[in-house]
Amino acid sequence: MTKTRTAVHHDASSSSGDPQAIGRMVTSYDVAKLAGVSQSAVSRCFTPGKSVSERMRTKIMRAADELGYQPNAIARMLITKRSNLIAVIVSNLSVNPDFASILSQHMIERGLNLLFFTLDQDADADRAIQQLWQYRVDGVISAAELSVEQIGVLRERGIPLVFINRLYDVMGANSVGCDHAEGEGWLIEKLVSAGHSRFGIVAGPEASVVSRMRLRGALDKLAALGCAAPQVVHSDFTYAGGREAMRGLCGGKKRPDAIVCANDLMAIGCIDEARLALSLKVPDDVSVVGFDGYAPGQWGGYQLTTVRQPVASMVKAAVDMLVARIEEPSMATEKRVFSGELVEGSSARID
Amino acid sequence: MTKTRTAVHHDASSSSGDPQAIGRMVTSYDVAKLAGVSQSAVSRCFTPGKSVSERMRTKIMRAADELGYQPNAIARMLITKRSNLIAVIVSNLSVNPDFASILSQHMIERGLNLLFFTLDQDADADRAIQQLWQYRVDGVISAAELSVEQIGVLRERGIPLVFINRLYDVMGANSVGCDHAEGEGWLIEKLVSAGHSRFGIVAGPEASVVSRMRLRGALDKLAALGCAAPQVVHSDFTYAGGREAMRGLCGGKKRPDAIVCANDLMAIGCIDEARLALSLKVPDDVSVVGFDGYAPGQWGGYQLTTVRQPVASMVKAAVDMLVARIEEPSMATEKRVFSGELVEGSSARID
DNA sequence: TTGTAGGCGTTATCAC
DNA sequence: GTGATAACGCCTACAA
Repeated sequence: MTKTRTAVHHDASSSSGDPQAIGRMVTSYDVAKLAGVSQSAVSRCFTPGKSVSERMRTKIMRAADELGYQPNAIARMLITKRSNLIAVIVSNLSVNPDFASILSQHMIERGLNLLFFTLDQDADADRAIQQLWQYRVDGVISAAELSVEQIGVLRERGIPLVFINRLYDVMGANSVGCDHAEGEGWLIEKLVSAGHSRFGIVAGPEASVVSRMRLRGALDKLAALGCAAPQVVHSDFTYAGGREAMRGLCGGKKRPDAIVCANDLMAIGCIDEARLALSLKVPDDVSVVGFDGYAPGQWGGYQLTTVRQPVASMVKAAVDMLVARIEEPSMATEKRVFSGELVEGSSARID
Repeated sequence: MTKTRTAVHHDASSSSGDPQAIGRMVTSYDVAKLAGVSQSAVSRCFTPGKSVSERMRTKIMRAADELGYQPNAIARMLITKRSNLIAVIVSNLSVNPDFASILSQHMIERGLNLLFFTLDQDADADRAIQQLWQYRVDGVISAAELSVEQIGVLRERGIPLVFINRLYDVMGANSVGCDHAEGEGWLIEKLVSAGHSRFGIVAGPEASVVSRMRLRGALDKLAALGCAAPQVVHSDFTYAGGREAMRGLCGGKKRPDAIVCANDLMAIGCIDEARLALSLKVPDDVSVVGFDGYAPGQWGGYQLTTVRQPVASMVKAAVDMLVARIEEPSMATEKRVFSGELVEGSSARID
């Protein structure tokens, strides 16, 4: 009775030779049989940090190579309760194309794999959370906003979570981000001290946390410097949205002399609208600044004055933080805030 | 003896109440016990297409909700040998930012999840293949080039593979792509019939299959129309590379009157170099065309004449093709080639 | 160091 | 329709 399983395995492989030929997967039992050792020896051999004698190791490895054996991660996950899988959630608006690539590299270095979720519709977030839970991911990195309930679900289930570029004041929501308010403050300061006085602000969607933080930073600094309240319009973070917003801001009598955009893409739209439709010179007639460090903003025609987010640092910090929580789940919630880097382009009149 | 497992389960949950409280995962046994039914009943209840009586279903679902039970996908994978995981491989050069998002949506519709691999270094491809095999993915979509050996490994292991935008003539390499030669042909035809005669071509890296196909299409069409051999330079698909290439092409005596670029990003670089550094008017002094349908190419300042790849169609076709192969592994190798769409912008002088 | 035996949580296969 | 029991492929005490 106790030998049933072993017998089955032996039968299967001895009755028809090469297991691959009959479409069965090569298991550690096949390797063990060929090498003439026990299955557990094979297992140890493929588990880093377990002691196996040199003789046995070579014998097993030879057999494994011959059969093309690779351990089945699924069976391993089931017993170790470690999937080495990290769920990465991004919203479709997500700007930075390097993001996935950088993240992927850091994961590779740590032997982690990346289960990818894109959020297009609102319902997608719930589905993503359900799926990543079913796959028993070791942790989650989110570049998308999640509801308090969704964060709560992850917390209850003990899945470590790190937000990237979404600073939340919610229990259990670790995050790494960029100091949006500080960055906007720098831009405003520069613009004011260069003599700008009529500000127009192109914010993002009202619901966007990032947009709100940037807007707040700009407004606070303007107030602190004693400037008149700026004209604020909300847009949608897109190029077309930027152009439209610019049209709106410059339609009135008192055209702004400085446009502060909540991201680079909209700033680019503003510049194009100014030059191509409004016949305004940038930065002579109007200064335009953005935020992000979007590559096209640095193309010859734009040379956007902006604040570059330290994406590489942020991503590395997020992975570090997540891994720390996976290894030590009781770690306290933490935020890491990086300063951006002021990029003085030529889209704004600054000293 | 035969009751050992059941006994263990019952002991664990009855001795300490709520299983979540002690960090154990909620299993189908917990639900079964609470609902007063067998574990198999719970399993059937969560398996679409299995018959369960209405009474039992409600009883089980109530218990499941109460405990927050979700089936463990890992255990399911182990027995069903279906992971519902699709590996997606992209190279870091990968241009189209929507790609991941579109792909993700199609996968969601089919209940598939996305295991994501980015290739930065050459060794990454082998690692990716090793990993995706260990996770027993159901299939692979690759937007990166793989070696014949790597394709062979997947074939041997019976993992369906579909290339996207990489047409290979290798056994077992299904693919969906865009007709690069046809598209370049359209561009060349338009340019020639508008009177252009001195062509400069900015190709991609020599190793790039896509670049080679586009270059071949352009050269063939030029030859067919009896044009003089164009000046060809190779670059790296980047903005900076495009600017540099433009400088090179226009440095000689006989400046080209039409620049054909292997992608939009380089074309944008060429336009900027022409306008900002060489003081040339586009398209009056020189026409520039690209290939891809990269969004910034349509910004006001560029309005690139180009061929837009039907990304959405291609991605959908790739997923369809892959799923078909997963369900019917013996299907013959297939290529699907989509025509691009000519975008007549204003970066080229065309009737 | 090596082998034995018992799970991990699910689906599949039978009897009933 | 329902319930017992055997896989799935591996890791891990524990005994040798």
